Amino acid sequence: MPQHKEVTIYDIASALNISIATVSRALKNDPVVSKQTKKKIFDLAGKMGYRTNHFARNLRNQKTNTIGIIVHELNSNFITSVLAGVEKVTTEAGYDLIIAHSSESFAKEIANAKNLFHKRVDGLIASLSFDTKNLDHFEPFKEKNVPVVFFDRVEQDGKNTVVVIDNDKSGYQATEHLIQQGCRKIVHITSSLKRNVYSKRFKGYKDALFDYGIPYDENLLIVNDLSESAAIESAMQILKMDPLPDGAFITNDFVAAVVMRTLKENNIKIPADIAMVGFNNDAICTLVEPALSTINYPGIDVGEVAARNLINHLKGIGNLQNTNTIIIRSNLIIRKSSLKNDSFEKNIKIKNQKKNLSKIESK
Amino acid sequence: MPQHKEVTIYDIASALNISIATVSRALKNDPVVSKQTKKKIFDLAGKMGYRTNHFARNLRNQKTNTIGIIVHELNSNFITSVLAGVEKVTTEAGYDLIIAHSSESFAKEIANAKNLFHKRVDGLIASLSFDTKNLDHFEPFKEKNVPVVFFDRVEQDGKNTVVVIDNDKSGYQATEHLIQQGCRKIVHITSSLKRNVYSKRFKGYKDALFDYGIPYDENLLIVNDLSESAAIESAMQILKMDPLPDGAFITNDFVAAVVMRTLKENNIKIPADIAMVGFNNDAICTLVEPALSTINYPGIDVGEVAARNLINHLKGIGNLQNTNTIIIRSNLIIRKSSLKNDSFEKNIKIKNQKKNLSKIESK
DNA sequence: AAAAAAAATGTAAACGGTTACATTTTCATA
DNA sequence: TATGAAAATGTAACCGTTTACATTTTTTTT
Repeated sequence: MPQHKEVTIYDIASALNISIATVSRALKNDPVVSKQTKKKIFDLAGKMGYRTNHFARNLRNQKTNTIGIIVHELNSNFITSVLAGVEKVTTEAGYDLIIAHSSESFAKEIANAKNLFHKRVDGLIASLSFDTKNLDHFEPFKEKNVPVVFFDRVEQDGKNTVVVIDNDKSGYQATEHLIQQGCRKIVHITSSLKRNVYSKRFKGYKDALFDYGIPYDENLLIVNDLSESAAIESAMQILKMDPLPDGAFITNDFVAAVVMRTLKENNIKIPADIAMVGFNNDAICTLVEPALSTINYPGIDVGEVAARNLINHLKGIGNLQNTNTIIIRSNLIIRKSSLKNDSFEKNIKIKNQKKNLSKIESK
Repeated sequence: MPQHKEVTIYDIASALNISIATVSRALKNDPVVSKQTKKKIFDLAGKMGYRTNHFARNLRNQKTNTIGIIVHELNSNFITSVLAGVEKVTTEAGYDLIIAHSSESFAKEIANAKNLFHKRVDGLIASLSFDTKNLDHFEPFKEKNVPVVFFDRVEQDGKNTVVVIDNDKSGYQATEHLIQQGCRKIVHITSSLKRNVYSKRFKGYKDALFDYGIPYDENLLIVNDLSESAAIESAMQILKMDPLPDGAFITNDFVAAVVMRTLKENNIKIPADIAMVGFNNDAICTLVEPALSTINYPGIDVGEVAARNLINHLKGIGNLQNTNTIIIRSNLIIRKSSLKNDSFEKNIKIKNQKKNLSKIESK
């Protein structure tokens, strides 16, 4: 198999009998090179199939023009839209993007961080895996002054820049909505409370119960991973409760959908017997029956904001050091899975006039 | 903001008073370096926070150890599992992976190809976008002898190595199953017939109709993109048919789910009025009601096989030149959305004894 | 203890760009 | 036409590795 030799600026220079410096400058469109020379160089470069050697350039320039992103999984609408948002901004700004996913494993997250560190990304965006224990693997970035922005699953210790929604409030809203629908025994299915997204939603859940005078019952808290089998187990656990709960706030739409299916298979009526609210506003919400009420978590905005802040920092505009927490708008979307009675529209409308917090999807 | 100076092998060498050659060799674990020297070097490298400069190394080695993958979208179970399969193999083999997605746009696909080409990936894996017109943008890879493997959405012109399922057979099986359920007027909703996945499924559909003596009716073919709005339109088109069709073979699970929802909203009973079969076996299949029959398209296998062949080729084991088409096993999964009568189990069992083609999921 | 072989280390030239600084060419002006 | 400034181009060092080849050190053999 013949290996074609790569064309370099040396080849172009000697073919045109000029210096490599001029070729280099021309290819970067340096205004100092004359129009005619530039044209000759561009034409020949095209003809010879020249391509920049990024390694030589980066080696010399000491920067990579690359942003890394570590996500905890790939297969959710939420993460996909975060990626879309990040990509939009990085592409516009002329940065390359390397996507790594940890599949919810701490070990893989460490490996990814190490890899991106060695690849010398100029900046990093990350969401923590399910079982991440600490942030030691991000220390090397800080030591080398490589900016890191966390989103969604973050450690809110005040030391890091994070892009999040108000999980506290969202949990409160979801729970409050169920209470307003008449629920008094509300299950909360969530994931590891070590991840602060989940602990804050849990806090919102408890606060809402408290504000409405409903005692918190720890038997109604189900902590689980976000797998299908775990979701089925959670549903089974609900079925064993006596009396049955009348509401469920579930921290993930997919889990909510599986729980709902399992409950329905066991002749539970949704929302009549148990009203449900999920989280994220994934595509499945409107495909399951009844359509799933949820918290809209706009991934694209999260991605755009995270990337924009990172890049501004890199370009010297704005400074991440001063910006610790960026909160993205989120909102409750009410669908049939949580509507126990018909008078809901009136109720909600009155409420909205006061708070303007939730969004109704009629029909 | 102080820029920490990077540690290089020069720093290590001069600190230990040895040559950079020895340091370089030690860091690569070259057996020619003595144990003690190696230990000293590793210890110091760790202490000083040394990290390999990939640019210098790649510049010198003239290879990147990187595989690129271009996918037509990110948010489907299928693509996600392909990525998982690819990643498993590339990681094991010590290759890095750059993921690019074209969002179904030809222009973005070209941009991605160009980018990965300039990044000098050692090999490329790709699935074509919805409206890709030609493969010119992959020519540069061929010219430089960079191997390219296509999967899923491919151009089967015999010139490229492709990893696919037998779409022809799958389309046949799906349609045959509907016919065996008693369907005689079967709609086929699909995407651009220029993409050969879809044209082959369509061929399978027509062949099955023919074999069972059902004339093909072009009014029952609905070509659309794979968006939610397009799916709703397709459902509306079905509703306008008189008489209504009694079966639908839809080339994508998400689209099938949306169509099913829209039909149900219009009081069509699934499967009694219209039996449905989707394609891919995405997670939604078991979340919608009734559960969606589908063709199981094992993305993880596709990804693994594509990556394995590519890497073997790069390592000189096996040769892609000789391997044009690799076919991955796929199979029909029967669920409630396509079961018109109760005697199905008997029917299917008899059929399976003969052909062993389909897999029943009871319950 | 000398000679030969093996092991360990060192020297220096790539790899392909970028850019400070130096030099040459072009051109307006005196 | 000589002069100087501006424009265009050239020279060469540098970025941090790898590795063929050369040299030194250690070990084995006689």
